Amino acid sequence: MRVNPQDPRPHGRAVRVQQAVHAAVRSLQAEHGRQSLTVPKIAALAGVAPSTIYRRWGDLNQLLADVAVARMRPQGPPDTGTVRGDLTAWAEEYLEESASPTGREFLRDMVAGGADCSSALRGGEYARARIGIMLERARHRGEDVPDLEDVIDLVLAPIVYRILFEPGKLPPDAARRLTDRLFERDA
Amino acid sequence: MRVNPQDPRPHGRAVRVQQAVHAAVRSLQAEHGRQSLTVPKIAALAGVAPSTIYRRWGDLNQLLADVAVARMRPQGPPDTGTVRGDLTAWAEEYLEESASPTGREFLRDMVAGGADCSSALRGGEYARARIGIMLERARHRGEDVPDLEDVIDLVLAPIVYRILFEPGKLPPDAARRLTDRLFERDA
DNA sequence: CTCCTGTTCGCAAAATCTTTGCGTTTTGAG
DNA sequence: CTCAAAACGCAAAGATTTTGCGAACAGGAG
Repeated sequence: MRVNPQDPRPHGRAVRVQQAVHAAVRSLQAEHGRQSLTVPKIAALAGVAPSTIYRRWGDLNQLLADVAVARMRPQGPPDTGTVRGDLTAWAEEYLEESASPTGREFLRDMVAGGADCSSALRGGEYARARIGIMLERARHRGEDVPDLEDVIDLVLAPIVYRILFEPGKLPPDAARRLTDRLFERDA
Repeated sequence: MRVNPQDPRPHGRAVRVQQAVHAAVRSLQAEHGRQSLTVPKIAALAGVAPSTIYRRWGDLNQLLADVAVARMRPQGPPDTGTVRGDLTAWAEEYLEESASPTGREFLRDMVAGGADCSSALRGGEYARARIGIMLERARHRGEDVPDLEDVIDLVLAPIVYRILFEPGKLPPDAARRLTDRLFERDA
């Protein structure tokens, strides 16, 4: 569980601890379920003391929320040439990733983590930023782009709501259907 | 913490325990925050053994989810004479109740409770059923009513999403704006 | 380079919470 | 009424969470 020596980021102890703990969470979560996911086990695998995790993250929920948010960061939004294509591709990808039991757990963790909602807030910010990038790019191309708030209300919100509150009732073409609605309104 | 002797429901011990525990949760949750909300404290106030709570509900999250779902049951949907009026009134009421820190906690609890998502499922079912009642009533009056799925996607989902992921960014007229959009689409 | 200061961490004891076995009480059906 | 199944309380055992304290570390000033 050592950090990569060629990691370009500063080699602070704090960074090493965070990376080790995140990696341990992902490893344990993938191997066994979440039922048997406890702070002491994570600490043991990460090579840190349990008290370190408690002091840094507060409790298991907030740690899981932090991991879930970190997981949604890496990918950049798709670039198909048109807003409609971008948004459709993004919605399909987002739905496919989040509709799985694993993806649903991450959404749940983000919502459940922290009394100050900081994790859910950051998750919302990431999604909003990614949509904003697609819209801004299209705007620079001279396209007529839908409103950011409308994309959130008409596409993102229904996907998230149905994953959280009506799992299993998501038809496979839901992403396309929702995105289509966004554009038929503009016509 | 005694049960009402005129309660029409059967006087099972199971019922008394459930009522006492739910009442204890609500009381402690209102008085102190949720940080200091633990199973032993709830059990002590409810006059039951902690092991009873663990055996019946599993853990604190599932108990809180159960209380949150039970809380959303009582009120019947409004009846203003038109679908549009009903839906607008319901959306405004729902948003007002859920946008408060307390209401947000209940939504969070519902999502966070249980690995089998049963609480979130029941919560979704309740909301769906209440909307269905309003639509059905209007249909019997001969009105042209919107589709149930559209109401969920266009009104309920955005409200819930923004409460969970973007708290504080909810304009006071959000409920009306969302409901209006539902009907301007039909025109 | 050395020192200084605030922060983070590990350790281990203490406190608290969770699980489990077993006997008792309650429930609901026959 | 009688009986089998289920729910509960109690208490011990096990696991997790909290906390005090000393040591190690990062960042900056001398």
